Amino acid sequence: MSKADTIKARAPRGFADRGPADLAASERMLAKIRETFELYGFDGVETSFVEYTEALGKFLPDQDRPNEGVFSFQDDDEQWLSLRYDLTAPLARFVAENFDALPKPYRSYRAGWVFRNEKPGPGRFRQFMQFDADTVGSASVAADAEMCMMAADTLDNLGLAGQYVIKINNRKVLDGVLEAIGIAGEGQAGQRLTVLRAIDKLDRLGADGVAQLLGEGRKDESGDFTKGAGLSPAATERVLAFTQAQGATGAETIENLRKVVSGSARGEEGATELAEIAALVETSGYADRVIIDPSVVRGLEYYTGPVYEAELTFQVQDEDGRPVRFGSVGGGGRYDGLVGRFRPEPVPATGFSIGVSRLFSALKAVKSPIVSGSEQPGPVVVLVMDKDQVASYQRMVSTLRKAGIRAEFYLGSSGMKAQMKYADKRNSPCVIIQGSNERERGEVEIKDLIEGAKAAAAMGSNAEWKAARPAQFSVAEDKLVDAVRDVLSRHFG
RNA sequence: GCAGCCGUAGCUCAGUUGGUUAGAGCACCAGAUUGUGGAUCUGGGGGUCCCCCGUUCAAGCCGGGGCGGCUGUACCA
Repeated sequence: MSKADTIKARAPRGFADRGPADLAASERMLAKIRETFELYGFDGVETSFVEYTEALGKFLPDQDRPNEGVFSFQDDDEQWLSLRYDLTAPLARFVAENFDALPKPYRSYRAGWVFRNEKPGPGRFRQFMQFDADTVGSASVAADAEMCMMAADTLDNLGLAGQYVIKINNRKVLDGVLEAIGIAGEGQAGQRLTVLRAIDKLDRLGADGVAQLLGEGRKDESGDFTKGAGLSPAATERVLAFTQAQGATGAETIENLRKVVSGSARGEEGATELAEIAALVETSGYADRVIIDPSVVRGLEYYTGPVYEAELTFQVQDEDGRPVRFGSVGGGGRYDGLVGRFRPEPVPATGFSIGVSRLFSALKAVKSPIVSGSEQPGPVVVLVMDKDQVASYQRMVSTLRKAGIRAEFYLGSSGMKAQMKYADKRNSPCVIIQGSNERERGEVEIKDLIEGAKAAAAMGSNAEWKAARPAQFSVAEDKLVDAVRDVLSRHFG
């Protein structure tokens, strides 16, 4: 094929490949999370990647693309299907479908890939993994409090103790504020959403930026203008007061919130729920890590009560020295309406999702031992010295494999030097060499590549390096397994 | 989507007022060493200078359009 006809090999933007080191590291991390979730009594359950589009949201497909932000396609019966964009909506479908058979409350967890057709960026992918736990069928705030405590325990178990905070708020309190400024009406849903999104940007834009978005609008640094919610200065002031209601203690925060929502029954209900959660958190000894923060709103519209967010508090810098913001590595909340869409009766539910990919990046950035532990050693490589002896090399490899040792013989077509380079690149602990000399003596040469590399540092010329044959020794062929085990135990215990 | 910046080898980049055959470092392959991974030296492969149109005797360089990337912003149910 001529060069002009070849296809450019590239992963679609926002999608990433993962190598052996990352795979092993994320396995370790997932195991820690799973351990914690199971300790809390959650059972694993997995749902499919693809759902009927209507099951994922309240939308119905209308055009070629039913919904921006979701990867969708049409089945041969013309029904619209979508790749799941989170694990919560599919779980709601699963619970509704198997409702009669499941114990209530139903407590389950799952890890899996989710897909969003959005603009990717650093730490933002179009395919990423979430680890999710939900309690379906309990309206008790104890279920919400438990989610927050489990989030804290999970991060502790990942070695992040003292480096995060779990923030809680309540949508009902926010509803109370919106009522108070007079935009709770039917026709004002759009405006409410704009207010919600503006508050969500508090950590990034600061109070001034949010005030602009609540009012007329805001111009960003590239000169682009974003239209605001159009609130009056007094209303803007009241919303900001709500986001800044956090006091020195939880009790103080709740007092402040009660003032902001006074007169709204729903707002006061929300404040009471927060007080109950705070009490549970306090008695369980999590009050230092799980705190009430009125600035947390979360973007998803389906939340109906308590919402929570896990945020890392440390800062790291990228290779250019710029600070990296990880922001939220997990979040969740109460979604009492989601399962009910499939059933005649309402079903209360609450859940928490960890953004696995983002948390993984964060753990790597702080060089956590869970993700930066040494890469798995490569296989023992049996060199092919004589092509007509492949059967005997195959036999050695089988012997090693039967002893539980990762091994392979060289399947390429290059000479010995290239085979050594191959073994080096494979991260092999040692190579097995048997040419005619060794074969006549019934022996094999074993070269310890790790030890050899150390010895190399001390040598100057290549002639010296070759003559010394560092870390290389000969054993009888039937002692192959024992000798390789010696080398392995020397380096990996 | 909107705005700003950018696009030369696998990677990071240089390339003069527009001027002959477009370069470097790293990486890769080979040889020095016909049986030894490092280091050193020597050589080699690799380019639609993002694409198209235009200006010009002449375009990697200038102009227009398109595509792609990065950053900000919006969206993220």
